[in-house]
Amino acid sequence: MEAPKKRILIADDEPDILEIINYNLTKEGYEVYTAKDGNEALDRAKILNPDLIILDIMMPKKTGIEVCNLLRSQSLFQETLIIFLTALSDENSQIKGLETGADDYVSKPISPKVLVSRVNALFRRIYKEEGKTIKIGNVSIDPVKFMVSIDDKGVVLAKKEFELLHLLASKPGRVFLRNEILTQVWGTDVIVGDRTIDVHIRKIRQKLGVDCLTTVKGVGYKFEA
Amino acid sequence: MEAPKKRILIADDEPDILEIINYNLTKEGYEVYTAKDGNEALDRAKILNPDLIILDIMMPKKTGIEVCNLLRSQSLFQETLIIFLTALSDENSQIKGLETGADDYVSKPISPKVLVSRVNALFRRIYKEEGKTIKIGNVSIDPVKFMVSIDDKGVVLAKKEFELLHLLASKPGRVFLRNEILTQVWGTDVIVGDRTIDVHIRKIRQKLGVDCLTTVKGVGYKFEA
DNA sequence: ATTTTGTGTAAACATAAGGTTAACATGGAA
DNA sequence: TTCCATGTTAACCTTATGTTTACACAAAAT
Repeated sequence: MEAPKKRILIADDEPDILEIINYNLTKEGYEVYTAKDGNEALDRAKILNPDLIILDIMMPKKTGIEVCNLLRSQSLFQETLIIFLTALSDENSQIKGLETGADDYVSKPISPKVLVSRVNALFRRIYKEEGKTIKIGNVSIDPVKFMVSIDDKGVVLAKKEFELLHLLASKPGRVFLRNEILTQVWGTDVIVGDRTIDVHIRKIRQKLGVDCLTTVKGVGYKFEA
Repeated sequence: MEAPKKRILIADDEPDILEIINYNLTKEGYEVYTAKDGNEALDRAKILNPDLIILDIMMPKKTGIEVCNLLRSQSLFQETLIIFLTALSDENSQIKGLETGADDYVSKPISPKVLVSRVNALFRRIYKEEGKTIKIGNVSIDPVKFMVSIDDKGVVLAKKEFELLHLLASKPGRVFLRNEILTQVWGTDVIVGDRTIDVHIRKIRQKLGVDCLTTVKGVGYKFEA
């Protein structure tokens, strides 16, 4: 399966910087979006639900720190990676930035290549399991071969079914909200009916024959042994 | 509950640096160990199995890069956090360091405070999921997995029941007024009858089998061990 | 080019879990 | 005792999810 591209939102008021970062990250295979001030960053973040947000600290409307605080106070953005970008290279700003809940802090002048390396390093750490075979109980899921086995007996799943199962199994026990599932598997722009997820869940349950997908009514689904 | 201390191994050939970093990280609550060259770093890593290894790049016996590569080739150290420390501040070294599989790269001269912030940021990211779990006595509440356990035995709660318990347990000992509970769990716009809360409380008490929800007559409810 | 097959989505309906209510019980304080 | 807040129970209603069927569409096979 083609790994879904990671979404990155960059917020900076200098168009030049936006452009050069955008260029370099896009070249690296990321899906890049931009915002030119704090408010726009917040608005776009809510709609895009990016995997990483790069925030300039000195921005009009709202500073990067303010944006970061607002994002971190919402449960949807608890796990979103955040990198601060800034001209302030003094020690205290950096410490303050990291303590606000950012994952990295890069000082200007920015080397695009270094920034890309740091972005890669963050994603490598978080999504380390991707591409690896997931084994839980007697179920094993190989995202490379696009195959699922139960007790070493192969089961064939369709693409969407596989993606859905793979998502749920990537964090066993964790509940995925219907919304999360939609954005992760279907993407942000696609709109599908209410029953679509259920239908796929049903098909997976049917094909696997093992009861490992648990419904948490009113919340979502989770994978359990 | 106290989290077990995180173990950090620092490798550098300059005793001064070892000492100052050791001092600052220990003060922050980490369990710190040191090594004075590449080989010693490898040996101690195998015995200590630290959560984080801070490696100077220019070291006798083996460079930090070599040590990193050797560690990453062993399955035991796939997940270990690694930070490079170096006097080389040029772009290419940094990129190379990050691509070797390190999680961060800090240039000398090192500000101990900044290093501590970065260490904290890494741990915060990796261990955040565990931080969300509330543990009081033998009851643990995991909002991510949407699960409640008593003495490690899972208990299944319905959505409203879970939300109610989670609210009360979020501030153990504190009394929540009925009004507070209504607005927090049901929202401001919903209007429900008098007995609704009681019924849910009852169900929780029944399912948990442990007496941890105390009634404060005329006031509200609280969670107590 | 045409047929076949498999996949993804929508729509309609069924079902059961969850949530609420109402009626009554209990128990302590004035 | 009497009152009032909460406990208890079971019936009831609501709603999220399960299930099935049908259809559109694209890829593969003919």
